Amino acid sequence: MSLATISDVAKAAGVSVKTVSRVLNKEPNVQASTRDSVLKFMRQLDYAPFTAARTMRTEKTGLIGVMTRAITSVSMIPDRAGLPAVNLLKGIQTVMDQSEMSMMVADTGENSSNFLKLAQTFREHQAEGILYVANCHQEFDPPTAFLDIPTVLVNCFDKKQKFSAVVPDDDEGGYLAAEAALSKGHQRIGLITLPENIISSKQMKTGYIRAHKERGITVDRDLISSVGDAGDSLDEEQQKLKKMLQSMLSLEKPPTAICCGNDKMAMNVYMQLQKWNISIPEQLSIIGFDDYSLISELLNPKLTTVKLPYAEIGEKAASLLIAQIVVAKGRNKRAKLINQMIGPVIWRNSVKNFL
Amino acid sequence: MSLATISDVAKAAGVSVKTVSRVLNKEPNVQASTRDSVLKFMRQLDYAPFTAARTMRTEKTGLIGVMTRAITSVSMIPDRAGLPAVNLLKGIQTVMDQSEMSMMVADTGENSSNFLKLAQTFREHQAEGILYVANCHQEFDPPTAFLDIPTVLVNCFDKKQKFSAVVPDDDEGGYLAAEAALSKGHQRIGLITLPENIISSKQMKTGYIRAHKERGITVDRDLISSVGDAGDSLDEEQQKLKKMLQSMLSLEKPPTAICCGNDKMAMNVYMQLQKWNISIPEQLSIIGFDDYSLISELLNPKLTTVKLPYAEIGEKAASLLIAQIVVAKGRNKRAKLINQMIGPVIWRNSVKNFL
DNA sequence: ACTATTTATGACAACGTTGTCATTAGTACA
DNA sequence: TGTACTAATGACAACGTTGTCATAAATAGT
Repeated sequence: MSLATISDVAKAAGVSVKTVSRVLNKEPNVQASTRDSVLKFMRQLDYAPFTAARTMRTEKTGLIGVMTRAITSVSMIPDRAGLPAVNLLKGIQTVMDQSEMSMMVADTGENSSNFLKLAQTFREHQAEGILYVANCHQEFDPPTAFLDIPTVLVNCFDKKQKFSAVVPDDDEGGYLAAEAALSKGHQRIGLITLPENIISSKQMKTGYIRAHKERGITVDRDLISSVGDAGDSLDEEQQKLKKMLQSMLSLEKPPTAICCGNDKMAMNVYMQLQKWNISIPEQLSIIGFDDYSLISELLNPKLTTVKLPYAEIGEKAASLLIAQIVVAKGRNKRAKLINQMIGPVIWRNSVKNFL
Repeated sequence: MSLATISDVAKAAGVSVKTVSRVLNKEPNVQASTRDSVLKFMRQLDYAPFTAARTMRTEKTGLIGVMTRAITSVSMIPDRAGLPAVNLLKGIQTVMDQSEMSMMVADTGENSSNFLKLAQTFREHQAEGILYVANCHQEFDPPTAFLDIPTVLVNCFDKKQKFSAVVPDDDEGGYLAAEAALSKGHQRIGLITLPENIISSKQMKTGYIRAHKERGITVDRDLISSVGDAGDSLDEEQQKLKKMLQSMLSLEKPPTAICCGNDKMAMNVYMQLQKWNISIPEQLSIIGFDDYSLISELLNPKLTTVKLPYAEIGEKAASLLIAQIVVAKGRNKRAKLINQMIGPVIWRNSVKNFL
């Protein structure tokens, strides 16, 4: 039982509680001999500071609230980008460790509307900051209550840019994906994105087009497409993908490479091509998006893909939050900005070199 | 700013702080009219209780410490069973929500020895209980410090059974996997487990043998094997698997079905068989282990596999912990026991029916 | 109508820690 | 030797809440 308090230690060491407190907080102006003695008795009594009491005076808890859907969504297969999102948590965890902060993790579950309830919990526990982690790149406008507490958005952004945010740079990602093929001499490159209404799809397309323009290669609209709707089942999705591939490959000038909206889709494409006995990369090159290693490393041939640096995004977001918390003490204001991160391309064996 | 305190509310409502406290804690003996008035002013002042202060009196924090490696290990591909382990967290999350408890999640990272430091953090924050979540079924003996706080082991167990634990029933799992084939008329069934030194491998083998004995079918040792060592790279592992399959399939009486140590291995087997143009399930049936849906649903044909009910295991563990916390208040003792959970078999399309 | 019980409320202390201020002793400078 | 400063320590209040006890008012039982 953790019964020893600061005053137990003080009594044992024959000093005042305040002196023990000073030792605890590494304050100056404590004689070395006193400090040593106090530390000795702390160990002896197996003393542990009592955060709650400390919090009452200092308003500091060392707690960061992390709001996410990544955990719940892990097993939901139709979920578009949910799986790698756990890596965001990994990045966050890393920074928290270094900053001696603890994470309170709350999952919003299926209906993301209970984040209000969660925010309330965080508030009651006096979380010093909040990270809102979306499970796929999207817009998200937090309720104004969030403005009271330093908050950083991860994998999402708010329209009014009242909050700092860290998101993947899907535009640059689309550029890199296209360049991965272009730089190896491909001239006709297909793009199959996730559903069109998803942000990453739009941005990837823009980047893909930009890459073509930069090289003076005309973009053929027949080579750009998207697959799946929110309501589609897995089978429907696969059927649609099949048709799409069929029509793309039966074009007069079929593509020699295809960029996929994510690695999971790339896996589906692999499956389909295997059925048709089309060999990768000899007959068709495939470029993924995510670098979800379970897929990219296990597919045969291994998948060349644009890395979505989730861990790094998480780290960046956590660092920003910590910085904000420090600044908040001084009541300074700070420019909110959206940080974008992407890449690099992870070269494996699914892209043929024509040069 | 969360400035309103209980006494602000009291002042506004013209009652004593204690009365407000009573309303807050839903204590009896408060007049309905008083209660309503107090609640009104609470809302008006946007009052939120201050957990730290409450904790000082009650020693209750509503905090559960969750120690895990699941987050860090998510992206490490050679990690044997790390991926589905996030589902354990999902189950835990569900129960925590219902019990109005909040999770403090701490990742032990690569070197699992810093759980001592984490335990200290939990102690300082007065976590009411600890869940230690291992990322694969294994033995784990927590330091004695854990005995001070209600603790439940998840996906692992301690030798001396001082702690309650919830683990997968890999023995029964091996039984179910074998039965999945046996019940469809298969007579010669291969078993390729994960490395032999892993608990699940030993147990699966036992269950596999038991299933054969129950049906009076002799077990052929040539059909039992394992793949991979701790130090193996992914490529080495795949090479070994290839050789193993080769020798198994070139037996005088080759197997008609193969049970795999997990779904990831099943995926590797699929890849290999595709190269050899051996069709599943017509020429060879495959049974997985885990039901890691990203794999089992996406493979073609979809994988029949023994479900490892991670979410349910997490739920069970969390429920046990909550129960222990309640009991701990009464200082009662409680039998510690190991709970085992498994299954069911998820039937998909990778097993041929000979009947 | 007088006690015994219940109901509704409040006054006050206590939880463990740190911030503020006071005190003492020691040191530097004239 | 006195004055001004610094270093080392302690006494005490305060943080927001709830537990304990006291009190007043209402109700029930004779």
